[in-house]
Amino acid sequence: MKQLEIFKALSNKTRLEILLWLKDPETSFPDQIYSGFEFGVCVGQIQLKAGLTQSTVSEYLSILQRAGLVTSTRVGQWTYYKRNEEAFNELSKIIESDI
Amino acid sequence: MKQLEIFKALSNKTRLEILLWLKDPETSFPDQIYSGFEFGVCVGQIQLKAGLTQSTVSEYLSILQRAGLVTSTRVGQWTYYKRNEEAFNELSKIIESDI
DNA sequence: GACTTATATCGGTTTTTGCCGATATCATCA
DNA sequence: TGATGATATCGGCAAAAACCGATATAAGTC
Repeated sequence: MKQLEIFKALSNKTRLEILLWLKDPETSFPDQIYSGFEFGVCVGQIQLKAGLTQSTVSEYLSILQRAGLVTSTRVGQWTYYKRNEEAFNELSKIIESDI
Repeated sequence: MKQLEIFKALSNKTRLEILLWLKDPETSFPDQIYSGFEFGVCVGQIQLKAGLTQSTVSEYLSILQRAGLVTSTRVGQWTYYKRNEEAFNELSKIIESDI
């Protein structure tokens, strides 16, 4: 059940916050000066804002990714994460009809 | 955060199944002969189908109820649970705009 | 009131999740 | 190639969730 994995990923306060931040990265991460936001936001910026350790935030991001809610792009030494809006649209439909 | 409670309630295979069964109680619970389904399905029937203990199923149903996903009606010695479709509609909208 | 049936609640044990620090990997740059 | 910075992964501990059996409560029957 893919849905189960998605709901588990959404069952954590910090992970929900990360998803919200990624919704409007320009406002949520004004310190990410370089490179714009076409690839999303890098782990370090998210970690700063979350106030948890690097390892925890990295793990949370891969949980979100395995659930399909975000995608990642490696650029040099940085990994950028961004929301996968399609997944949210699908999820909304799943809830309307399949749950 | 109410959403968090909802997602936690949905983060369990059995609870997801129960919600699915309650979507079409006539088909899912053909043994509930008495009283029709206007109040939903009683705990005992759900327990039988879930194959878990009575206490576990009772707890699961109250988790779903606290999250607002089902409502309960006591009729005599039985407690009937049914889906709260409005909650699912709201959740679908929350995912479209608030997550 | 004593007995039965349906459900809820209370302790427990095991598994999973939420974090952490330490270490490994990967890319960059001198 | 050696040092540095960014991220991933690994091992652990504490808290929460997933169950269970036993017991309590509520309703119905005699």
